[in-house]
Amino acid sequence: MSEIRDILVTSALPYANGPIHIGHLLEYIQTDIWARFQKMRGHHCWYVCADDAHGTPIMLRARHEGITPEDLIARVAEEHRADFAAFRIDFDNYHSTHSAENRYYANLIYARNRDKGHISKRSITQAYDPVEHMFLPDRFIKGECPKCGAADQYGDNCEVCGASYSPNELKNPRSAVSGAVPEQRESDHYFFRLGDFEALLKDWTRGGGLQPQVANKLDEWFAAGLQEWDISRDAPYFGFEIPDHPGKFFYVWLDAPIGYMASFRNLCDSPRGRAAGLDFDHFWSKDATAELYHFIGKDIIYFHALFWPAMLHGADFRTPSAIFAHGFLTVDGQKMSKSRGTFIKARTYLEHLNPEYLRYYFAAKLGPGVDDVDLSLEDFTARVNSDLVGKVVNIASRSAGFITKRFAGRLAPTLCDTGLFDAFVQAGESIAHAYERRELSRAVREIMALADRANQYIDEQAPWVLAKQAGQEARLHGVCSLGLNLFRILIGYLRPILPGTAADAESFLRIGPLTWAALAEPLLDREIAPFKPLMTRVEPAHIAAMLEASKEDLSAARPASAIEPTNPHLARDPIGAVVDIETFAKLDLRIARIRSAGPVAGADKLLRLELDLGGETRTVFAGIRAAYDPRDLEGRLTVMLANLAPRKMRFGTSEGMVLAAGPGGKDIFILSPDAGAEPGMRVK
RNA sequence: GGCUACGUAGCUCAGCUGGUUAGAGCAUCGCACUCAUAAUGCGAGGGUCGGUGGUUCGAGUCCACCCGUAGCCA
Repeated sequence: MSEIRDILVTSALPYANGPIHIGHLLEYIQTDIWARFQKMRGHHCWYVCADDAHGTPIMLRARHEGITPEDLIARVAEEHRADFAAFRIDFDNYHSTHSAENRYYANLIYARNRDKGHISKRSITQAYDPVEHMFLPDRFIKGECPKCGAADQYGDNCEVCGASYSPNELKNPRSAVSGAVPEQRESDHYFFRLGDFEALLKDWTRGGGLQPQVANKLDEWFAAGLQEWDISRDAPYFGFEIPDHPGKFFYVWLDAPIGYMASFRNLCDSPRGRAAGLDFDHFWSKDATAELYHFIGKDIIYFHALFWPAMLHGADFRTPSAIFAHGFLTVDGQKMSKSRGTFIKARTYLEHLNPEYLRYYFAAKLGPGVDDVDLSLEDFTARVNSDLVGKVVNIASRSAGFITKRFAGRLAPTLCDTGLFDAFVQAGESIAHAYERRELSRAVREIMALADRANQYIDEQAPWVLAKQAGQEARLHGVCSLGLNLFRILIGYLRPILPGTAADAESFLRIGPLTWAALAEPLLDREIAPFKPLMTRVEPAHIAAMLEASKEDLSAARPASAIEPTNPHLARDPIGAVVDIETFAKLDLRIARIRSAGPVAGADKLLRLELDLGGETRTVFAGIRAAYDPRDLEGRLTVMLANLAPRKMRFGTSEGMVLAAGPGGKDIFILSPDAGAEPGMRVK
């Protein structure tokens, strides 16, 4: 740890046409843990990311919603930022590929490669939608599988029999955009001559920056021969127009990785970047000495390990120090599934569970390889409860009481067992080594072994026995103070994984943000705050509720098909007359917790809800019985109109109204506030 | 279909370049303890290391084939 390193880290850019889900989070959490670790070690580590905002799917989605692509990506960016912040993904900068910086670097990288002869032009034949007047990407052509005949399959592969083929092999092809029969049309395209870089890439592959599994895969691609890469798309397209070829646009995958540079440039030019003296060239110039790492999923290795370094090299920029690929997330051993409720959005997770749990669980299972990671919900519950609540937090919990009650909250002036303390400090080297090599599961195992030793120590010393013996005050003081010191080291080691819990522990111990180096110095002869539970157990009921809510998301979500015409809800029920703010202010909307829900005898559409407003309880009858199982509602937060005149009904008085959307019957959806809202808060 | 990986106790995973009776956590069972968010400590049972064949004095660890899973095929 002698030398301070300059490190730039990225995660793959999430696509700006949908919400973040737990599969995405595997990567952001992995990267965030690694970046936080580097910062804790005192290195200058910068973690940047951006929304990937271009391409046909975004263009079509925006059109479908009746808004501009710019409005769509702005809205999605806000959602993404909120989700990342809630999971404590600590980006130093979060930008967009639809930005001035990205346009600049995309143009520059293209122009330099072109000037060196690495761009070629040729005409290709492609499916064309004569109604929409646009060329169709493979994903937007549907038809019958040429192998098994399954209907409604995409243009690149069949989800029924698994065959892969080219779109023109499809039987009865249709445009997924207009439904028209696609025509074959010619168009000029521009190609990046990847083959020009074979020697460079082979060199780079052998340079040690790749995982062995990834290098093997690359060898396969080298053996097959490097093909030219089509980097242009025809209008209409949402992206950057190629400067010297009007009507042609850069393919989204060309400017996506350039987004890493653009985000970093944006950071350099920000007040924060300038204050830190961030120098773009120090990180990106051909002879840059700073380290550059990209965390990615194994599905996009081709782009990051071949195209990206080649493009950079061709444009006289440096190549990445390493690419870190990870596997995919499965839930209970299977692909995430919408119908099983395991396609869990970040937002849905946050409504039910603490983000620290997921960060810990992923860390406990992530290694340096490209193996898939399984989120076993049963294991998740057991592991978090046992490791974090039962072992780690428990050490503080069982030591702190004595310190507070018997010693006025003051820690002992000396360590009573330096051997154990030193062993904990020394273990840090091995743990740091594991973090550095992204062996997060190993780091977690080693940390938990230390937690076991701390609990063993407390058991051996039996402070509860010492507390009852006269003349053992100093021993008791020493044992419990050591217990808290061991806890402090453990929390320090876990801090990259559990930033929220670590912050709470730091305020409990009344210390500043822990650094790795600070852990070697014990905390002595000073006051700590009274202990409050730092983490509560995972409740299986919350997991069940989360899965249920994920299924609800599905039924609430609009069909994915791009063919669907304009939104039917507005047509059926147009937006009402304008009101002024005073009129709105008369409505007192409050966050409420559904304390209990149950059927109403004699009313087959109603549920009786007991709503907790944080001190006041209201009874409300809501016509949602066909849409909700009462058990799923209990414990949920929702929004109610609190100052609606009470209304006497046959079964009792309804003291307010719960807000919900939808046509009625089974299709009715009550509102849920974001995590953090508490009963009684006013909605305004 | 081709390729790259992966397949170890009920569950989730360790097992470095092949070498003593295959390890951990959780779960299960027994005992102890009661400071702690019913948390902790001690102990026990539980695996022919996906299958078959091979290389070797010796294979979970190497090779071949088969089965299953994931990704890629630009």
